[in-house]
Amino acid sequence: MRIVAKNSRETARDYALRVLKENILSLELKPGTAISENELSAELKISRTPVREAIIELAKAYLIEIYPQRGSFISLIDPKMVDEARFLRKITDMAVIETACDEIDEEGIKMLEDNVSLQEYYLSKGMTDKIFELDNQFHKDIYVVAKKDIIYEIHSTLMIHFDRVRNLSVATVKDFKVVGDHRKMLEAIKAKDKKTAAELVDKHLNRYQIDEKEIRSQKPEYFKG
Amino acid sequence: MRIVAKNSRETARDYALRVLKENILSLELKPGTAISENELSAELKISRTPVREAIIELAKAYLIEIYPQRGSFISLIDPKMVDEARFLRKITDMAVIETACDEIDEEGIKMLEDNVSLQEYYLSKGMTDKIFELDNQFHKDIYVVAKKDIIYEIHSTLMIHFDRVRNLSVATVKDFKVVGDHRKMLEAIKAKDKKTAAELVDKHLNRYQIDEKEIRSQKPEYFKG
DNA sequence: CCTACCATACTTGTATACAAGTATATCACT
DNA sequence: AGTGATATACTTGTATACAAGTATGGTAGG
Repeated sequence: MRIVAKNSRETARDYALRVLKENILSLELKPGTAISENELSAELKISRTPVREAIIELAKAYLIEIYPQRGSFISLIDPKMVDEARFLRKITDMAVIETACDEIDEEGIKMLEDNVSLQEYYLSKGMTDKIFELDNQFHKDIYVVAKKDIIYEIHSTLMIHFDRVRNLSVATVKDFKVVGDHRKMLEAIKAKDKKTAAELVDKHLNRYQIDEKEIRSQKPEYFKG
Repeated sequence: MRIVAKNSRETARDYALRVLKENILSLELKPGTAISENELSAELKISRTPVREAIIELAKAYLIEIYPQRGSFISLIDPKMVDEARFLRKITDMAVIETACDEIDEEGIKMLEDNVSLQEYYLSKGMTDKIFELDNQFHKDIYVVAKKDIIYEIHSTLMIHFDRVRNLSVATVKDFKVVGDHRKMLEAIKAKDKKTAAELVDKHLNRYQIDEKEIRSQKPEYFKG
């Protein structure tokens, strides 16, 4: 478990939540691992209460399973869960980018343009590690343009199911065709071309098609069922 | 605030959550009302801890706003929030019913058929109050058939935003055309006719089109902005 | 009368104590 | 050796105590 320092502004609960999310997403906390409220509170140097509140929240997103009086465990990778997260992401991203085509304005174009330009810059300089967070921000910005930012927030925790499997995939998409995808999406939005925009999202998400059987054969103990 | 008895099986936290949800949905707890962890724990005859945990969960769904050291309040009706919930429900319901057309089997048909038949029975007998929960169950069953029940769970709390506005609407849909809608949806699913099924969902949800201006003029103090 | 201060009674955030249930290891007995 | 009872050390669920910040109302002073 990777422990980072507590930000002085955030509450103890938010701190515990942040640390847990990061470790689950990065698979530093392996699926199936037992986590104890007491142990974690000692590691984070905060009391059980905020730790417990964070664990409960993650249990609501099915990322942790709580068995009363027995223990809490990082959820095993559940193919059904991953599939539902993927499904939800796809249909929502597609509908939202269509709405963004209707709602886009000068300010929105500038926001998206600045982001994509920066991605292209980093790509040209080979600083590909910078692109990861810009990628996430780009998708979030599209939700903001479409005035659907609450939906983004609500779904973000759930998408960890999808993203941690991507992280587990040996052949992570490293060719950064994604930057080209983002440029095309932006141009489609600017042209208010809903159909093309939605198709681009569909194609984009298909890049992250994962080979469950392959991953499962390598780490069967991470999987449910 | 309407207090019901605690089910002996449920935990104190689930109890608090259930009571709060019901009261928010029914508008027994009016938007803007202050709720105190201490006061509520006294009313429910449980301690602050489970009450607090329930409040935190509802705050994550934007149904309660917590202002540290100042108080917690039932969220005002936020048109943007309602719009996002409505948007999410529409796109998800449409995509899920299409998936249901692919995944439907004998067992699923029986489940849906039993439900709709019962709705039709109650309608013919004028026992319309029974239809409300069958309606909810029907929609949930479609998610189950499509193997998307987690998405239903995740979204259910969020849909309270949408549903409480419906409850506030003076002209609640009482004509129960909805039963006919359900029958048509079932037939479309049985025929694996995705296009028709999705169109029916779209039309169905449009029945609940609410006149925000009308409601706002009657209860302006319930609204945000 | 008006203003500034301050005690007070709230609020939520965090820490800790206790309750109740579970798994395990040990030890006695067959 | 094998089996079963039991003590023990965990677990999460709940209750309570304390910390820190905020709003309010009363009061003293101008």
